Amino acid sequence: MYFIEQMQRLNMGFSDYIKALEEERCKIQVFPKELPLSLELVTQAIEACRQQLSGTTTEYNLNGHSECSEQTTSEGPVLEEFIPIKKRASTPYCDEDDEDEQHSHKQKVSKDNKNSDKWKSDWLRSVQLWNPDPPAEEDVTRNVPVMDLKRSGSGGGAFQPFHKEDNASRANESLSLAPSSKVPATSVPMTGTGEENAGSGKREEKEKEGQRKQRRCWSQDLHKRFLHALQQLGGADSATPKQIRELMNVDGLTNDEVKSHLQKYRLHTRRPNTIVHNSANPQTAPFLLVGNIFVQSPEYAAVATSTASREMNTVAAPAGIYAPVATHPPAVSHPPPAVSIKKAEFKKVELFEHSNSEERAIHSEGAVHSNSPASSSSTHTTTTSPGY
DNA sequence: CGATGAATAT
DNA sequence: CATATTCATC
Repeated sequence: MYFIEQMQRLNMGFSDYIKALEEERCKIQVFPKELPLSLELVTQAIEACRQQLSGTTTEYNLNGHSECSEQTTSEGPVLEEFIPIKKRASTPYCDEDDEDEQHSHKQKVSKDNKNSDKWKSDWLRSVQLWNPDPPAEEDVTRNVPVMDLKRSGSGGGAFQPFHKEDNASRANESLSLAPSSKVPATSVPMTGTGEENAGSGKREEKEKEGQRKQRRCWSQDLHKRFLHALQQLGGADSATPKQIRELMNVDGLTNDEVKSHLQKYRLHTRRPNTIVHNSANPQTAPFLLVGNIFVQSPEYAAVATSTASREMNTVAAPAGIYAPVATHPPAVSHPPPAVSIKKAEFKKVELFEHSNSEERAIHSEGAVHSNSPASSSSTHTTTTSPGY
């Protein structure tokens, strides 16, 4: 067997190797969902070694250590306690699901912005990794033979928002995709997670009356597309459901679904601030609107403010939130751009001119500014929120 | 009418 | 909560 070789290569004895394997397994067990096979393999390896050991040599087995090993008997699935068991119990089925999750709590709490992070991840968490994605044709086998029992399924995973990768890929996408206007149809580039692919009509369709529509599941992929569309359309405020849907190019998606999603998006987008505010440090100027796209987050803030901010019509976002993407604004691509942008501008202007009924009354933050005042070359740049 | 956005419903 | 559906407008 392979492990034997490996073991010898490592110059270890069976016991040590087993030990190592068990440690490995402990680690793997933490990510049952993403490393199901690995776990299985390691377990088998351990088993094999044990047999080997008992048969061939004298070494006493000195395992028993690590709490997490144990019960190797053949292929007991083990674990379970590690899994965030969530079952999809109450979760209405979302097409199919499955998906990987990405935890790693990376971006801990980078100093301040604890608050901002909070809500930030709220919305993010809610949608971004909402999850589920149908297994897409491509990915074939996704289910793990042995222990598939638990799968936290879609709704479950409440892990952290992004990751390096996530951020990266997202950024890339937003930057590269937007301008390139993506590909015509059907191509379902998305990594790993696929979402409704054309092909399958499947969704609803028939069923006579009544029947409340099946809940649409906004998987990451779906949401991603949604975001892309928004970008291309120049922001949530200027985008309209229909356009979005068209840009998303997702087969079964309906206008209403998009509309609904958009509504939610806007809600979360528009100052979740207000209340969450509290001790918030006036320091972090949360978001800005560059061109017609929101850029957010402390980290970017710095850059954004220094760069983009001054030249463009950076207007303080109404309390923008979200927009994990930092795209450059008006650079829009070919297809839908022209019009949409204009539209965006208009809308924005509108906002300013009439101090709109809605919003406003919230700015609060702008005030205080206790931090390094003067000097800030860029002066106002961000923060300012004229009208409202 | 269809598209939209806000308000409800589930 | 996150969606779906309804209501009122444009």
